[in-house]
Amino acid sequence: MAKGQKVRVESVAALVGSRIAGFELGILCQVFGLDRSDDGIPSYDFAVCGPRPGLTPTTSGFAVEVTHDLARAAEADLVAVPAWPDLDAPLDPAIAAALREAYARGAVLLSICTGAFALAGAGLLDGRRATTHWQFADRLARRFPRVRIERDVLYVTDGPVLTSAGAAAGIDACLHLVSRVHGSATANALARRMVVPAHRAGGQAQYVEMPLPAVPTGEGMAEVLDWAAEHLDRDLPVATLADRAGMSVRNFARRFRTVTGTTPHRWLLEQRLQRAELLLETSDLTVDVVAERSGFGCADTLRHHFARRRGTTPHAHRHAFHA
DNA sequence: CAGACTACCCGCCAAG
DNA sequence: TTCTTGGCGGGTAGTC
Repeated sequence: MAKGQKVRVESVAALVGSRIAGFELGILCQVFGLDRSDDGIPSYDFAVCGPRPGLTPTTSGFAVEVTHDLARAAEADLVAVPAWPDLDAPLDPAIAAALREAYARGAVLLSICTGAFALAGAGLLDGRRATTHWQFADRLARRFPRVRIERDVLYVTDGPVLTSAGAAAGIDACLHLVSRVHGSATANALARRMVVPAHRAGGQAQYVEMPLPAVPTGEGMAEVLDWAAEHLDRDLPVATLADRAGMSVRNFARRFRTVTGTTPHRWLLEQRLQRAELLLETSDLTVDVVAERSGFGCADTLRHHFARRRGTTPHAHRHAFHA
């Protein structure tokens, strides 16, 4: 899943083991398993598969009927592993083979929470950057020393492999994936339908910093962020933002980091990139005008940041995602 | 793509 | 004493 390139995902397989984590599987069902074509959101050919189809217990006392076997995973465009039950047991060779076959065929692989243990067990995370639930990161590191584990992120993409942190971070990862497949306008529409924020904490698309345990946001800070997001086309030096928040520049920068996990300038840049992406996808404005309206003075600057943060060009993004 | 100019931002330290 | 705030220096990154 190269940065900025459009990814093709039509069939989706959720791969489960001997016990199912209801919430994590539910995330995949919400994102990929519902028909939302009435909202213009694409549908997927979605199935739950595992090594032994049939009634499979969840970790919450009820059971789920798994309808497909591993062949379904081997042929899907996206194979998603929603948490994994056996963190220390060796991975079932049949599951490892199905995952590797999907990978070799060019499928996208996604893990939520401890699902990373299955991908790692299949050897697909060797040498790759990856993440998992913070509680299990050390365990993953011990069992699979070749995995380059990123802590304090919501999700990580490395090539065609997308791993996400605990539980709800899977939603962020799925929305990111949808934006790579269908563009951010579709991902935003889906986020609205699911009533979740489209982008958490102003992180970068492929490397989102963990929003620190919600520090009770200084009222002033939240207002300034909202105001800035509505005036991205203006010049917004940090001094102006600090002034609106009634703080010194130094203190504003410090508080900004504890609240958002990033710096004012980087946050602004990401907001502006997202605005530019949306304008490119949903309008026919010239790249110059898009640059102006999203707060990049000129098209050159927009191109510069598109290349740096998205690995592509504004024109290519429009070509891939324009309705 | 290079180069000059500017803004950012983070460690450090002092003051409240 | 500990915690928060604010100013400064200067390496880094953005802008044109």
